[in-house]
Amino acid sequence: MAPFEPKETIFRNESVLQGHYVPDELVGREEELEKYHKALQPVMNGSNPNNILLLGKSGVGKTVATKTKLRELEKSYHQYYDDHFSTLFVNCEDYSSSYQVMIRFVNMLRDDDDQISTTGHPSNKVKQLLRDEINKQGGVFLFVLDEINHLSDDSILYEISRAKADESITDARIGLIGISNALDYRETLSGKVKSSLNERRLRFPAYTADDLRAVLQDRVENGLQDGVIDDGVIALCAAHGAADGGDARNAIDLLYHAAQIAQNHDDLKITTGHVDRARDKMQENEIVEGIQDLSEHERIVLYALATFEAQDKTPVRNSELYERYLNLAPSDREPRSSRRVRDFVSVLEDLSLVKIHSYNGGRGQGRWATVSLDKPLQYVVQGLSPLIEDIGLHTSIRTVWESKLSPQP
DNA sequence: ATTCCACAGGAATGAACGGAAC
DNA sequence: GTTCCGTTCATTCCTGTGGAAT
Repeated sequence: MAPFEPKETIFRNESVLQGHYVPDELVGREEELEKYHKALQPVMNGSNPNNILLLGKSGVGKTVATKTKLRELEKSYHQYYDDHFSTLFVNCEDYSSSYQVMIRFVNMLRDDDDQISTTGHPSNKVKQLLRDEINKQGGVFLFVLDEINHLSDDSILYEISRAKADESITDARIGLIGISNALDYRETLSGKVKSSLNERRLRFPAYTADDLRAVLQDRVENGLQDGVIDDGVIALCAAHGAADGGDARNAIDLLYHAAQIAQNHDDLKITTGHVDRARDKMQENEIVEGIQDLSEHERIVLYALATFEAQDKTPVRNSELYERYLNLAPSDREPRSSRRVRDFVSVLEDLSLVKIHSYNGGRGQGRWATVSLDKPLQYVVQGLSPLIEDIGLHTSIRTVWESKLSPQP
């Protein structure tokens, strides 16, 4: 093997193209940032912060806008005031109930050697602990709940908005910032939260292809060497991003993967061909990794559906799917009820692995749903391969299975 | 306008589990 | 040890529903 030596790289600063990077300036969101700025202004005036709800699909800059704006705010605040200021950022994908989020907040406000456990407490006690920590430190607290639509209950919203009004918080000013991918999030809230929240709403529209071109151009200038990118690459990534719902994260990711592929092949220029390959590879990874996170029975349901797909018998009715699921599930795995399997199918739909269609035959027929695979069969079979090796190969997918083992060039 | 169908999906309930509190 | 607490995953029961047929 050749010795290690420095290699020519097309990257200037690779991290600029990676997912966790927070740019100093958000391109193409001037109007939204202006509104955000105004909504945060009361903090600087010494009054109670507004509650703020940010709405917009994924990858439209809500989280990045929040991080940059709050960074700015904190800096300015300390120029004029010397009391406590903290922003507590929690992603509700990791902490999915109000209870867990509150415990997380308590622990963020406490020292490392004074943490409380994440289970076992009565919820009233957790509320009290949080109030105690807030009162102890005083000053300004901004609670940021990212992906707030993943929260299974909204009691924490009620707690925070009520704490602002009543006497339980004495020496502190608190505000709530919720970030939601679901545009109708407000409608899912309970009545008492809706009326007590009294929030400012900021809508972040999807990026257009033009916006995305500007975003990508900015990242390319900072992240890549001069002249390593072919004509049309940015436009192609922007077009894919716009078609995928105006998601800048996806567009940047696509460009980054294309750059990595070029780099790995010692190509000195990123071409649209690299973008195409990156897109295929990303789709494959997304499916295979998505399947890895499924529970065993969810995977058996998906397997059952894959066999129908291989036989060209999709869309298939839930009842038929359930029967095959029962046949495929090994007897020692205790098959679930049909009601439960309908829930599994709906999980698979949320992950965009399957599509559900509703039909109605009217009098004498009733109504029913059918399911079909929403991703290429070969990738799904690949993702399912550990399960298939475990519970056995269904004859319907033998061809797909064998071509997986000896892939055609 | 009413009837009728199959079943999607909501609601209630319970068991199992990890951890706190006594 | 026992009791309490919140969460997850499961079951059972059953109501609501869209639209063709009447």
